[in-house]
Amino acid sequence: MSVTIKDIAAELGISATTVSRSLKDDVRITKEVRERVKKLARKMGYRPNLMAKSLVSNRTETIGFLVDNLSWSFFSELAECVQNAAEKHGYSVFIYSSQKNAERERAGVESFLSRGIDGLLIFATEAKENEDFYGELAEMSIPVAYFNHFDPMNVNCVTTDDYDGARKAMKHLKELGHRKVGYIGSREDSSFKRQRLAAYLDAVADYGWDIVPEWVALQEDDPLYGYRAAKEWLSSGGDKPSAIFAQNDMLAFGVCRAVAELGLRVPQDVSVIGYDDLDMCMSLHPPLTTVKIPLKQLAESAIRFLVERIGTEKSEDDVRLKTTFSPNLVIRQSTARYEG
Amino acid sequence: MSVTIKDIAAELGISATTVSRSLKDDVRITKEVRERVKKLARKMGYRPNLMAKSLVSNRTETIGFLVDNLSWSFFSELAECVQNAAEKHGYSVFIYSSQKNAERERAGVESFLSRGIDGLLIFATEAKENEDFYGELAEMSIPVAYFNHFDPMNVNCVTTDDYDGARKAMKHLKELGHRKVGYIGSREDSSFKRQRLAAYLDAVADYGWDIVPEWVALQEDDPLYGYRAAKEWLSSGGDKPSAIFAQNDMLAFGVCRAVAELGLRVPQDVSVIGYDDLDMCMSLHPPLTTVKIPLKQLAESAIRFLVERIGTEKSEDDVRLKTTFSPNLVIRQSTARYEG
DNA sequence: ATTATTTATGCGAACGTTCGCATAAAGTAG
DNA sequence: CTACTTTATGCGAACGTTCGCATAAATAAT
Repeated sequence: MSVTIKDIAAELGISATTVSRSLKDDVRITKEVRERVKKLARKMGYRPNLMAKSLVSNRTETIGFLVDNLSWSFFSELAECVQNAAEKHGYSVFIYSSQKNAERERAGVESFLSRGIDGLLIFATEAKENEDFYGELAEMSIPVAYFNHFDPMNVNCVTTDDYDGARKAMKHLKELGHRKVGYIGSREDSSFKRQRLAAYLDAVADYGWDIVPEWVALQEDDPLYGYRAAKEWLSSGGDKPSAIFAQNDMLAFGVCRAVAELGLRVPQDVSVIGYDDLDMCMSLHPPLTTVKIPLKQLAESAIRFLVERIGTEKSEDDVRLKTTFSPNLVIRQSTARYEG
Repeated sequence: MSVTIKDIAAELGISATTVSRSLKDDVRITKEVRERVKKLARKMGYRPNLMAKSLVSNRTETIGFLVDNLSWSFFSELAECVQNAAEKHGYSVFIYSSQKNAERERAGVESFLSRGIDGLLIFATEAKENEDFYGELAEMSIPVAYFNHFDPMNVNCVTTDDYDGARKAMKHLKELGHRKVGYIGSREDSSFKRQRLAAYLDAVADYGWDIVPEWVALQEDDPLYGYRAAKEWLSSGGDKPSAIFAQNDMLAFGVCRAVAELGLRVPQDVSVIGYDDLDMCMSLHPPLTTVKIPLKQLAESAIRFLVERIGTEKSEDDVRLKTTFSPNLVIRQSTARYEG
């Protein structure tokens, strides 16, 4: 099968220990021997067996990353950032997609744990039934960090201030003169949704915008619900919103589609704001005004935390991580002054 | 630290062997004992150590998946399919993003090999400098499959017939009366690009379309090059293409953006066809006509192959895998009859 | 020359499993 | 009641590393 340290040792007539030490450039071994070993190892195609190494060291140099659904751009962009950040510290990333399923979420974590990952990074479903599970996880010796806003829970979080981000979007609309603003989001309860919706509702109240209950559309999780909700609003006979704030960019794209299909234009007839700032925002028409989630910073911050915690004994006076970035509004071409 | 089989054995006053066997419901152990062991294991929070298991069994129940760039929708959608397919057979997937870098590609495979993955699934960069590397990989005892069209090489491939797919797109344009068709693709040389471009060039020749050398735009890999190329063509004073075939959907979105920015409409003024059929095609305006890559079938076929090969001794008369799916054109609303 | 110190290497256990083989206990046949 | 089979469990090695401790050889100090 594959070449082991023993094969090299046998070939050279030395002990496995010496080979092991030579390969990691241990000064106790003469330079001469070290070179010979490394040369032969290369020649024989030696590849260290990480499982054997892990068994004794209790380290895998791997971080488990649990996401909602890898096929969604937001998560895959984040995953790429996580992988890059981890790599800088010499860690690999094992990604698992829970598909927003609470049971799979637990199964994924179990799998990670069995694999002996050194740290855990979670974008949680926030399913009610998993709350105890998140709690148990926090008690474990392995470091865990969440990208969620788990305020009341005793867990480590790295997030953006979504209330602030959404508020910036609302302020932008106010400054453009909008007073008829709709909100499209997911029905599912999550910390993200709560913050973004709260900022919208507060803005409606604070700025004295028109209050139209139907202009808050919370639908099932479906890539097309932004499209459908916007189409309904805009094709109705009555009063129509002049601006629409979508809970994420994909929803906003759907809104843009609805606007275009009705022969209207973004932003002249309807302003649209998204949330996330996906890479493709720049490739679409019109380039979307959106709240930028700083994926790179989030990933690096979370990974740095995990890497620092890994290997340090867990103690009572460990500070809880609570890093919050303030997101920026990226103004592009999907928002314009309201001439009403 | 964590609970081991020995802890359970000690607690129950039996041997580790019996515990191990009880946990896998070995009939040699009395039902009574098995139950007691399983109950205690649950109570103690026992989690099997997959590294230890792998060391002896030489199996990790893991498949390594190497992609170009996980943050691109095409790859993340494919990755999700791969994970689902693998899971059906009890395998996990370790994803590594090479970022289209030949060196990282090799490093990724090395990392997989060190981790002892059971099978390897590769979306290769096709870098010239890695050709030897792909060859060596094929010689190894571990099963490997590619999503690339590696025709001349002695490797296992699961692909779609991209010539056929692109040809279907071209036929559609011809039937709509187009004669002025542009092609936008990546400059980088790859089997995918070659097939799609060849189908376009053949169509131009076979159908007697206008031959305008500038209408083949091969640019650097940049999410915005579809936009830029289309903008240049359409804003020039001279003859303009009535239809544009983009090598992938993201490029096609950029084309649509360029059309819209110039005050023109898709499909009334310019027809646009993409390739891939990303999920978001339905969320954008206009819903894109595109060639659908059957990701689910590709993933399932590749995984099935790997799973079957895993554990069977490699032999000379192993048939080489060469599965090719014929992709379908999905006609949506970005293509229309040419009234020229 | 003897002892102490340094330097270079090796032995053997350990990590948490699995698995072949042995053993002990119980059951069946003569 | 001996011999033979079946059933239930345990022993110990193995997987490929690493690491503490020992040993042997070489050098330095007395």
